[in-house]
Amino acid sequence: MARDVVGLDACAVKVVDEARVSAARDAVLPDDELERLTQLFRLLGDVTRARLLYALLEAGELCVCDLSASTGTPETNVSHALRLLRTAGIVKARRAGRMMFYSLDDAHVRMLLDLSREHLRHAPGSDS
Amino acid sequence: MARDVVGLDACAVKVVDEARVSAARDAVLPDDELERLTQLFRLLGDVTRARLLYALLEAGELCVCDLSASTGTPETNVSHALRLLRTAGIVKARRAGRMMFYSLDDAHVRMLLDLSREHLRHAPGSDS
DNA sequence: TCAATATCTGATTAGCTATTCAAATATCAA
DNA sequence: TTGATATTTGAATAGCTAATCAGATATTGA
Repeated sequence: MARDVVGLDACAVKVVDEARVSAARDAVLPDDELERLTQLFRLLGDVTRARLLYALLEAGELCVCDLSASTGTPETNVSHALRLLRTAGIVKARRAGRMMFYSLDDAHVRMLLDLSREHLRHAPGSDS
Repeated sequence: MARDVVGLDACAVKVVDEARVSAARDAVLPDDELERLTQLFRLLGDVTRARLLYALLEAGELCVCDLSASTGTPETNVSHALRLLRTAGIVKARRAGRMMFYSLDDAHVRMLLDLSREHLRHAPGSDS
């Protein structure tokens, strides 16, 4: 949280490559956009939620009970997870009787899930 | 962590749509792949690290000092963050004298960063 | 060798968050 | 209405992790 662009206790040289630094500074997104973006990644960065999302990606629409069965996650956890995903606009809910059917609600997220799976297939399995 | 595919305390009906459930079950990635995938998202889900990555995406290569200046992050934090990103294979380091130059090391991550920025531009700003 | 600089490391702390359990709500069927 | 079922909610706990600070390492030049 303590960000000082001037770098109070920074290194003595201050800046090595002035051109690159200013270019990079422009590329960094404004704080509110960064916050929203990283929040999306944080939501995708949980195993339980990721399981739910991939299940929905394949099945299209599932109720809480079936999501629980598909992913092996207790229904309470499913409900908690879905609330976060819905608040963020990642999934949407449809009521049918006493059941709630959930489905993906964001084309970009769908692309992210696909692209990420590709990343898995091609990337090396271990660290560098 | 407590995953029971059989759903010990699940709902009585067990499964509403058997076909969809089995389809969804197949779509869920194996645990080790899910772990790697969500770890990647978790790394992208931090504001400090995201700032560094977008700076590198634009500048191509920057030393710790310039990364600190570009993003307004204390150099210690930059170093800590880069270690995580390097261990995960997201950035790579090159030594030049007493400096270390960092750059992106994964084409998929570069795509993720781009695609995510797109998501920001088009997605609604608030929750649903 | 020494001093100066750039980066890294380790330990501590504080804040966040996933999980769990108990209980509440909502809907349907009789 | 009553009982049963599907989902949700709230509170409490435990585990993770980013930020901080002090100090260590590595490299250069004198």
